[in-house]
Amino acid sequence: MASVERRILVTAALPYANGPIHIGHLVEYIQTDIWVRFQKLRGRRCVFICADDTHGTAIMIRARQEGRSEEALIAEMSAAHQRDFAGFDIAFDNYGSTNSDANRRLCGQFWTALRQAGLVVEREVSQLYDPQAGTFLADRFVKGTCPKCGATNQYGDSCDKCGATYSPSDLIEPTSVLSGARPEIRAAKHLFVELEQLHEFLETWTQSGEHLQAEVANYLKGHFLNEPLRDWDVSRPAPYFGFEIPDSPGHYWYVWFDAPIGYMASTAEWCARHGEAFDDWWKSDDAEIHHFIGKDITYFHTLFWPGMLRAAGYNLPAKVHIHGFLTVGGEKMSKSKGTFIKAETYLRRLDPAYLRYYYASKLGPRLDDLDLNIEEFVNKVNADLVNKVVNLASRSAKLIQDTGLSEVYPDDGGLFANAAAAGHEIAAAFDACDYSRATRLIMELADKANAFFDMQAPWKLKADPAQSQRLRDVCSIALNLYRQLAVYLAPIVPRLAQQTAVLLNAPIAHWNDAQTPLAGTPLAPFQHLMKRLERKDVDAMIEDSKEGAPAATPNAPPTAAPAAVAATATTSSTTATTTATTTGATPPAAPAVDSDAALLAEPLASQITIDEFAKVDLRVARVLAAEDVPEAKKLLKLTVSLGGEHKRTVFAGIKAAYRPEQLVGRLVLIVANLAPRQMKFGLSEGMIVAVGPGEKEVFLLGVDSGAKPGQRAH
RNA sequence: GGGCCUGUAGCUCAACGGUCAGAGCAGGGGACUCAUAAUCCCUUGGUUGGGGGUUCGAAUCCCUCCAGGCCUACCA
Repeated sequence: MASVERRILVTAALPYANGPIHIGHLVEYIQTDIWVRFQKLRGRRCVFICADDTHGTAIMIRARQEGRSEEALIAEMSAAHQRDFAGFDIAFDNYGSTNSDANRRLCGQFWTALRQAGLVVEREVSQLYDPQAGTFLADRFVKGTCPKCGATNQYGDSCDKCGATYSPSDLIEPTSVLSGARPEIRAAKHLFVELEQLHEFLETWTQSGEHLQAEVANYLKGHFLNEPLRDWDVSRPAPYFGFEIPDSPGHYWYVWFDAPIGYMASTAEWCARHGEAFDDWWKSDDAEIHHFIGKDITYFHTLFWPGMLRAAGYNLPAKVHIHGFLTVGGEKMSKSKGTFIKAETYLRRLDPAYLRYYYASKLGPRLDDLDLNIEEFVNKVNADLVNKVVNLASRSAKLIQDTGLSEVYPDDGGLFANAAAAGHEIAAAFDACDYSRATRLIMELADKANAFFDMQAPWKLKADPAQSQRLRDVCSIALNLYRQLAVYLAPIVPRLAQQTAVLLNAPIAHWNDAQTPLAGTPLAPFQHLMKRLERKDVDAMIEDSKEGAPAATPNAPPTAAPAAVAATATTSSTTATTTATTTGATPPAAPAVDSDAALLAEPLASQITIDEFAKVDLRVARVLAAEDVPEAKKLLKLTVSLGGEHKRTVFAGIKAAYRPEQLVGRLVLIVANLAPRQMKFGLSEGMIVAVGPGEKEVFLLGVDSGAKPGQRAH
């Protein structure tokens, strides 16, 4: 057992700001969150750090295509990511962004250190250039005809058809994916890090057996360390969305240079908020850094990143935990099959506890891919969590609802002590990231508890008043055994632990809460702890995810923004939709015959001049964030952007018609020059324009494709 | 082409070179009826991908073949 002073810093990989969180991402965030919750439950000082990864060509291109700033794009994605993570109970201590001042500053520090260590060299690189878009092109932004087999429409690096590999300049009839222009070859200066100078150090560090899984160490040894390490190209010529390199104007750090430094920048933000010293976490022998990543980004985290940290004099990772990929039904996630399931789509249908438990039950300490098999998912969650665990609480609590637990914990034949002892083995499994083993061990305990309950048949005792104490004893034992399960499962399904604490009137705050039985405590009125997972709900979720099926995603380009609300409306053609979903979604196909009821209900106002109309400044705005105001009956609190850094907080009386998550990302029309109004819940700096009589009948105005935040309505 | 990894019951997975290879789910039979159609007991089911080898002894170590996954093939 480590000393109490030991600090554990945990990171999960930074999700890229170019797409929404999906169930593939969640393998990692759930894995990491479980580990962090476990460490905290054990009483360790543990901080969970993450951030959005925001730089690079892809972001730049997309922002350009969508006609908005990169900052607007990444702000929206960050809000969406954080909302999704929160929905899955992933509890970061800090969630930052690589596009932050702290990160720019730290990148500069690293750069200076690399320069001083003599690791940076300069070289010309010839690359394809799109003269029309004015940017250099990565291989995958060039398409053309394969020089080997003649297949058309192939990417610049390799051919899907014949598997040939080549350089983009070998392509026949190359075209830029961005503009369709024919790329030309241009030379530009690039800056490289000579990783080879750190070869010996990296050999030692990777092969020590302490920091990496064995197969990862083998992979590195066989693939990289057996020959001189290649120089790493860490710069990109303008235009590039990122940080400009201070001593090389016109050149930017490559996204993979600043991304891992983002771990530190996000830590710095957390430290600032909590009065902690940054160096205690990144330059201290008492601190352990644990990175959780997917196997696709092994290289960056096991060679380059340790090299950078070493050069800059920071702590090296104590361990890099690497996991495999997610498959669904044994195959890659597929948009057409509906298995590319976004976090948001999942949360509209299912309890996050199901996925957290299922992933935990399948995750081991190694890099194996993890398969989400739908049938197994339903079976396992129901059999384990509902039938064995939750049902144990349900059947026993209801029998002694009035009396509460026995005053003295009765003789249980050693069951409780046995399960308490098993806590050590279970903890070791969690610590080693062997969650499948942990869940297996926990379920063994659940089986024993259920067998005990059946053997004692307390429902028969209930019929005989003379047996009331015996009844109370048996159920007290069962509930204590159940509580142990809830403690052990707390890192995986934290909400269940909370509900259990309420039921038994005793908090679950520490792993050791499973070591001592409760006695004499009253029971809160029993409430359903977890719903069964229904196959039809899973199927509906998959339907929602099929390509072509609309989905309310903040990811949608502005052209689709007005459809964002409509999307939810039609998520399922077979199920009843919520009220808001009927909102202005479908354009009438048939010639419309409209009643004049609305006009009669609200007659036209008196005539005005065009000058009077011009006083009202209507602007397009994008909803960056939306949250419920719990104390308010009608209000949602929206943060909208007029572009750039121009943000407004607006309270809108649309709670009955829209859920906050439906709004994030879409464009709305606001009265931008309305005098700010102090409301009970804060200052409202504008007004969202909507039609309808009110209550559930509220319809926000959308705009046709091409409109941009900040544009005025004339 | 190179590399890493995997292959155990219908499914998902266990099993420090050592008692008849185990468990959950699914299947079959029975019990119970407190509980979220849940639970409990019994039970069917495996030439451990194929073939060689090392060993007193191999799912486990070595070789080879087959199948699958992933990474990589000079901006890694």
